Amino acid sequence: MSLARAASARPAHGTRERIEAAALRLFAAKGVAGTSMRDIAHEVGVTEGAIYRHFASKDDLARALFLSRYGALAHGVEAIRARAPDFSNRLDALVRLFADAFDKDPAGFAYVLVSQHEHLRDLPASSPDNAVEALGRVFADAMARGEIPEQDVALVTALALGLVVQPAIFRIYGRLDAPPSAYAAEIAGAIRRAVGAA
Amino acid sequence: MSLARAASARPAHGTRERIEAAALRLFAAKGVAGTSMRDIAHEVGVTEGAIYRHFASKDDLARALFLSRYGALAHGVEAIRARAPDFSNRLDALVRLFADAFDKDPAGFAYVLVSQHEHLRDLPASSPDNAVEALGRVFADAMARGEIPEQDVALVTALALGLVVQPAIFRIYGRLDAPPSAYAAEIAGAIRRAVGAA
DNA sequence: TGTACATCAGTGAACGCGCGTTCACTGATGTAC
DNA sequence: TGTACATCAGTGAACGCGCGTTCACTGATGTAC
Repeated sequence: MSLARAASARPAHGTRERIEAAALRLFAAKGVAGTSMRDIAHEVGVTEGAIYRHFASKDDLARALFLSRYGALAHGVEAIRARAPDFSNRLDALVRLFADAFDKDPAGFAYVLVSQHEHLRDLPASSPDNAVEALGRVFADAMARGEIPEQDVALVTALALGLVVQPAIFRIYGRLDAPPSAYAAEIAGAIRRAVGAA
Repeated sequence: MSLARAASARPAHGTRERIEAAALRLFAAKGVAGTSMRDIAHEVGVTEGAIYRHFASKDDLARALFLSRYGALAHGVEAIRARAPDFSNRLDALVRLFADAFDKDPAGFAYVLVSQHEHLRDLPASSPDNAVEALGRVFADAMARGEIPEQDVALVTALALGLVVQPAIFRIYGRLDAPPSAYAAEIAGAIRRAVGAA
């Protein structure tokens, strides 16, 4: 389809957005190192130089994509923590948050999963953009209020995250017939039982 | 340390093993695409050409490393399924299997986690080397015998795998103070409750 | 309304570099007689 | 035990290719007067 674009320069509004979408898809499928700027430019239907009008470097592009998606999750977790009154309500909302994020943008979700370790090195634990830390606070709150038994916060965060993330991975690689949102109730129930919620 | 090796050719037994160890470590830390054959050769203290005495290509090296580790896990799962009499015994043994694999070879475990999607494409579900399929059979068995409630096999496999894998990921990235083996009892308990085992 | 100019978002060709891989070679070791 | 030869596991230099990035340029659009 992009071949249909004519040869001469023309504005073509939304190029930045199309670069982001193509890069996200390719990064998620083949990894950042496995994707070239030529791949991205070709997919969008522009030359490589055009990408550098919008992003300073390949690294800048990869980081911007990661932070926008991961940061949105972190803010979502904090918003739920501010809004929902107790652990049970928060948990349902959190599972929905992740499931919706997956439904709306599977490539973005896959990219965050695949590239998290590359980027999280530079993201301090205290950052408002740190979704895992935010999730940990939800469980710390629940213990402080006696809603779940006292236990290692990091471990319980890992267990809950694993229950949300692994079904998404199975879905991405075709092992599940439906997206995580179809299993939201089962997943929330599994977390409740795993962490010992009343 | 590898700089201490002299310049002239000499047998230096165990070169293949040292190539595997260095490649595994680098692949796990930086990804296959992010690691060059020069990186590996330099780490081992040989020239790049020497690697090609043992492996036909970079891809061959990456695949051999993956299959040996992943295949060992698959065989371990099948061995437990053949040996342990019921779900409860199998589950404890499975958690120990994964925890021990992590303890003995964290880089190998991390590499399997990171690169699984690259290689699993070529590995048919029916292969005796497919660990996820083998794990699925354990849960199918448990349902057939009424040891856990009837539910979606793929989903329950994902949930259990998530409970095992996510603590390992947290450990690799410094979020947990101890390796998964220290939490084996907690993890097995969480799986039992999550899947609804008696 | 028309003209002059600045800016923006593209093109397309080129750059140097690091990549995976190859190859002629060498010296140490194992084997046959 | 000694000699001739095959094989094995290295070296080190080189290869062509694809990579990220740069740059002079162009045409369309927005702005000032």
